[in-house]
Amino acid sequence: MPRSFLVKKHINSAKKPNYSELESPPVFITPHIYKGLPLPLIPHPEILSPAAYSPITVWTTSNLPLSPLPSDLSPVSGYPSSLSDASSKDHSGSESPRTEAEKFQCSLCSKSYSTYSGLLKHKQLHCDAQTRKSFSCKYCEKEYVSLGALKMHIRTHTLPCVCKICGKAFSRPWLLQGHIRTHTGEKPFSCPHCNRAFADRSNLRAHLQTHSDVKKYQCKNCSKTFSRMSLLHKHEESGCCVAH
DNA sequence: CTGGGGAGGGGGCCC
DNA sequence: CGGGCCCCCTCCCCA
Repeated sequence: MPRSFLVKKHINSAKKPNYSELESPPVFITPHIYKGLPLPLIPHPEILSPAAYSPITVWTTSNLPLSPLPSDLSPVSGYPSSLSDASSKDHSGSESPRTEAEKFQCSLCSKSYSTYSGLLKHKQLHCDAQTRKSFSCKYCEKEYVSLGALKMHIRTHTLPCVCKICGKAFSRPWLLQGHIRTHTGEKPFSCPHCNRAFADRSNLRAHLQTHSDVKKYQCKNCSKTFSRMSLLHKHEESGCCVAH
């Protein structure tokens, strides 16, 4: 399931919410180490042009055979928080069968949830909403089935979180915090295999793939594995698959 | 050209 | 309902 499944396109009867209530005031994260540093002139997020928005690209690689991570990649003691149980985390995008506690099933799409609140949220966000509501973004053509999803999306246009060092703006506070690490040099995520450290958990995860002989992304023709989907895509574009 | 690191984006889940 | 955190993903750059 695509990650952007909440996005509805080509729907004409879009409901326009009150945007003045949706946009958040700017957020500044100011570590104490910034005190005394000159602050750049920060453009008001509201003047950002919608043209600056880059729409998502649709990945067309189909049927990626994702093999599970080798067991030797399991984190060791001292590893950053929940990276260890990432594979077991229940994501709505996962289609893996569940063997227990799926007592609440959506009557529209048959998706099952272990809790009633989970089912309720699913119906509010997806199934029921798809038949009733559509919230469209005033900055771009995207439409969402819930107001919350639209609010989150609008932040990608208004960029209310501004770095006080360089003035760069972000849609969410944690994105700004990750950016601030590029200024401070903080790298809280360490590789248990080579002691290399990273400022971003995702980058550590990608790095962990480099320690594995059998990597996560595999070419379905030559069985060669790659640490990243982008590398697999490059490999496929280079002609491996068309040669078969 | 390939592989890997850095940086960032977006949607989902949990509390 | 919103914030925080999560994961997955992409793009760019460099060795």
